[in-house]
Amino acid sequence: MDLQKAKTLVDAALSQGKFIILVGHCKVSYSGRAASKLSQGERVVLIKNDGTFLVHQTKGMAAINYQGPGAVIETEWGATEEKIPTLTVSALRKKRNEVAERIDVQFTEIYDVGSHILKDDRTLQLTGSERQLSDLLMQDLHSIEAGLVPIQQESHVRKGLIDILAQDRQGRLVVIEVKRREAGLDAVSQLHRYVHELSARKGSPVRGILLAPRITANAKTMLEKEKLEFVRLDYEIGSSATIKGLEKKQHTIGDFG
Amino acid sequence: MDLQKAKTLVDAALSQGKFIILVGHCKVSYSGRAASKLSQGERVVLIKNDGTFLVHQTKGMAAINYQGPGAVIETEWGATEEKIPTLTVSALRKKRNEVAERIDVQFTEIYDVGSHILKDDRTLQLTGSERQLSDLLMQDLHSIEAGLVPIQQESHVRKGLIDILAQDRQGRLVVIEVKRREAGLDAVSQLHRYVHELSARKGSPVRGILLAPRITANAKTMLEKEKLEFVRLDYEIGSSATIKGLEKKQHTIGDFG
DNA sequence: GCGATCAGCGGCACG
DNA sequence: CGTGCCGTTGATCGC
Repeated sequence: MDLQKAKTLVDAALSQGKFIILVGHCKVSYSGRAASKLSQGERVVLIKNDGTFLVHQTKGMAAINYQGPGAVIETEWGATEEKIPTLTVSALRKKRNEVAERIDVQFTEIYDVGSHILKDDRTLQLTGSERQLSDLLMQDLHSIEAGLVPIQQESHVRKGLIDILAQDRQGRLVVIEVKRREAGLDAVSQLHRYVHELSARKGSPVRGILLAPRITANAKTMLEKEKLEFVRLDYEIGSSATIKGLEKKQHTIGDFG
Repeated sequence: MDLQKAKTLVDAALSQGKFIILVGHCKVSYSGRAASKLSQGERVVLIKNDGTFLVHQTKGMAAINYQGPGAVIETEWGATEEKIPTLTVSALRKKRNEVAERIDVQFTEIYDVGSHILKDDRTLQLTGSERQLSDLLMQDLHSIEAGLVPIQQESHVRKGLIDILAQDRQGRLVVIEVKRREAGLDAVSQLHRYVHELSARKGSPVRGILLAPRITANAKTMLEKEKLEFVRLDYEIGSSATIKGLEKKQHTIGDFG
């Protein structure tokens, strides 16, 4: 396709707030929080009405260069070092308190320009988030451990940043951290942070339980060293999430109170 | 566009390994590690030769539904509950040791089918990664603190997962964690983990320095409580990354050795 | 708006 | 292969 025609189409589509799709031969440069160069190749560029700008290569899930909502899109004529005419499409971002950013896609050839006014006001309905699992568990704390009760039974809403805060049979505070996937060192650190802080604030011992489908070997080691506990969480995602089982791999630290 | 024609185009493009772009009215469902539903609306779907499958709404940077490289793409006729004919394009994934996943995009209308054989073997050249900053600092440890030397002369001492391991004037081990952006609680926890473990293994006190452009207030508090140190890292991204300055906000914990 | 955390995180590098 | 962790992370939710 003629670059001239491409520019006309893109400019028109931009002014009409269309979703734009460009396919062509280009090189890409980015500068902002970091900087990058991508030399000549054939790519697909998506430009959304909200300023979102995505450059996709032929492989991989992630856009190789991108700019989020709020970017301003511009087109400009230019030329390569070999005097070949180019059309550069740019995404510019300048927000207060942020680094200015820009992506320049310099096209030497454009194969296709697609543009559409698209209507879509629906939002995704997701099942199986950590929050959802946490809510389910909240209604069934005793299945984690007999005698465990929510510290604030009024709400299923989590208090502060702690997923679930409960009290065991002996009246000890129990911080429960829920993970929807395998727990690693970071999850143990997180739990440790909460337990540590709460323990210091209350001046009494606080238990910590990590609830996850699996835990890495290193994380397990660290967890045990920190006197924290792990309970395997078995769940299933159907039309809604359901807890299939909870298994305490090794019995409680016992009574240190 | 006729759905019949669309299917022909998509099937042909799939068999030829083309990069496919679909624009149309559809609903989307996903099941796998989680599950999701997205009701009727107009969206853009990208299908790459490597199996990558992306569903984009009109706003936001992230694809609303996605499947990474390796997915198998299928097309199939169907109908809505109201007997309206549909073309469903699906991405199926079934890997050993993983949950089977699938995305189904059920089109009631397709406005555009674009397909291209694209060539691109270039990879992104990125400037300003944490690793690059770490390498730069490694050559200039004394600018963090006088007398600081790398514990091993090798290019980058990545013992374990520690960014930089050094020794101070008094011969104490110093773990340095570098962050390219503002450090939060997680960064402090990470550093604490390293210092703790190394200290236990060596049986001697180990210092920990967090190097970042900024640190959140909470993180600062926790860091000080843990007797760790913070040094502000001022850097610039040009054609290459350069360290502009290092500023110890408050002097060292002093000599506890 | 800041801050902490989640994410169907993805991707990479290293043991 | 597991595992840790970075990312131009982005997106979300509570304060």
